[in-house]
Amino acid sequence: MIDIKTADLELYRECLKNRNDDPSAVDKILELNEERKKLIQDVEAQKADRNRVTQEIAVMKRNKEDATAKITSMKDVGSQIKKCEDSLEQIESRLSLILESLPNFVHNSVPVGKSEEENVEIRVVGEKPKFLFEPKEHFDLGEKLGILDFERASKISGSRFVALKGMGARLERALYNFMLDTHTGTHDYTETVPPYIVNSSALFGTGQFPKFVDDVFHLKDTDYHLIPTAEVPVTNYYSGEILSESDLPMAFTAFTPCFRSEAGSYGKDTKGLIRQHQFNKVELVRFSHPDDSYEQLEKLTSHAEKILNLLGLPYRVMALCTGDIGFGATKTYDLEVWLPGQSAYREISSCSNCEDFQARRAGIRFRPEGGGKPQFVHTLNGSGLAVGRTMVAILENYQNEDGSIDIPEALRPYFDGSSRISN
RNA sequence: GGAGAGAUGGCUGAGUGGUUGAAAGCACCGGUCUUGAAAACCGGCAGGCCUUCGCGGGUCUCCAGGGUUCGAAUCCCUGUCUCUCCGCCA
Repeated sequence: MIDIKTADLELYRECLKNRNDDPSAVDKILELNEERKKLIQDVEAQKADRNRVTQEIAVMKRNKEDATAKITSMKDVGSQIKKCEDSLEQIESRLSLILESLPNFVHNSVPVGKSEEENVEIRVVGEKPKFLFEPKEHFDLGEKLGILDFERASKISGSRFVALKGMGARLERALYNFMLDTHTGTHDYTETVPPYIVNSSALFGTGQFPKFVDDVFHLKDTDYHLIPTAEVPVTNYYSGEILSESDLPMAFTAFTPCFRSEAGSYGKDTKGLIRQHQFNKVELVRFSHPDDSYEQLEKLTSHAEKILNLLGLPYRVMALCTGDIGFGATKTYDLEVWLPGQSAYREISSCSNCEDFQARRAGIRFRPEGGGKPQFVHTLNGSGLAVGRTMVAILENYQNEDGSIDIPEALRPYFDGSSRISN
């Protein structure tokens, strides 16, 4: 949530335009805020009056004087104040309704653009594999090897689900263990296992609610919701808390399933593992001092990249443009892995700085060293990586003409040293 | 699922209708003392909002939301969470 008190609203108007949002929201905000201030002044003047008389009554009572006259004169004041408060409340809820659904600023380094077409390629890493045959897509490979089973999964759940079997399940497990080991070992993240079901205030904190309710699975008649990403429980871990400045930066990694309704994505990526209702992801979350959150973003991104490097997967780093960047982020790098079967780069990780947008919503602050007012931390998150899509990348990049899959060097310790998946 | 207890500032913890935004301790900050540090002593130290060029002033906040009252941390109702015991269960 932006802070209307200190924010540069003219700049924000520009941001909204660049995000393909309606900049006139700013005018509505300003208007409602004026109304709000007026009502506050009115209500508070009345309360100040009431408090003064109430004190006088208290003093008289203590001195055993008769205060009946004063008490009688105050009879109606309460309900009068209540009436004013009600109209104030109405204005305030209208204002928050708008504010809570407005996206974050964008950092000035973010390229201006309408859609993903205008994302900017920052660097390309690794060699695309050369094949002497027509490379297949991962679902053909996986089904033939008997390690991916979409049909049976749809029988027990529906579309956009998969069952992994045998070496498929083993590969999944190898991948997330490898990722967790790398992040906790060489990148110094603290591993956590958070709840996979969260309440609505957590989802509000990270910005999914209220705007993106329909993307989340809800448990009927409860305030329980399946996490769409570990970012939600892990970022909200410190909600409502005041941390010590010396604790920053903090880094957490979590392996969790993610659940997404994929509302509005009918017809997109209907085949294969790319877009599922349930997928596993190793998430990276950092809590940063405001002064160095952009360095933290580079660091976080490099940690996600490291996994691709170690797995020998070719990829490119994209800076998302203003029209494609997420709701809560001021700056985002997408890592796109090369998929020979599709002959395309596909997103496998998204690394974002949210600055204080989430911290403000979730109430995550730190107390500056040497005292002073608590300040909001900056929060960052990124996938390190999406496990299912990593499996896609491995199947497609490491395929052989006979349909077998070579196991990347770095993963072999997780396969008792074996080097190939075949029938 | 049943019974009971509880939720107060960064932390621990007093406070059961009226100068209580809240005792005390710890932590933290400043000072005295000291060659330096520690200890001791003195002082300071919650957050949001409105207002003010500033000093300051006002208002709200003792889990959340309602209610009673001239006045609520304190009384009543509802909800959430935590703890203890019983049941059940992995």
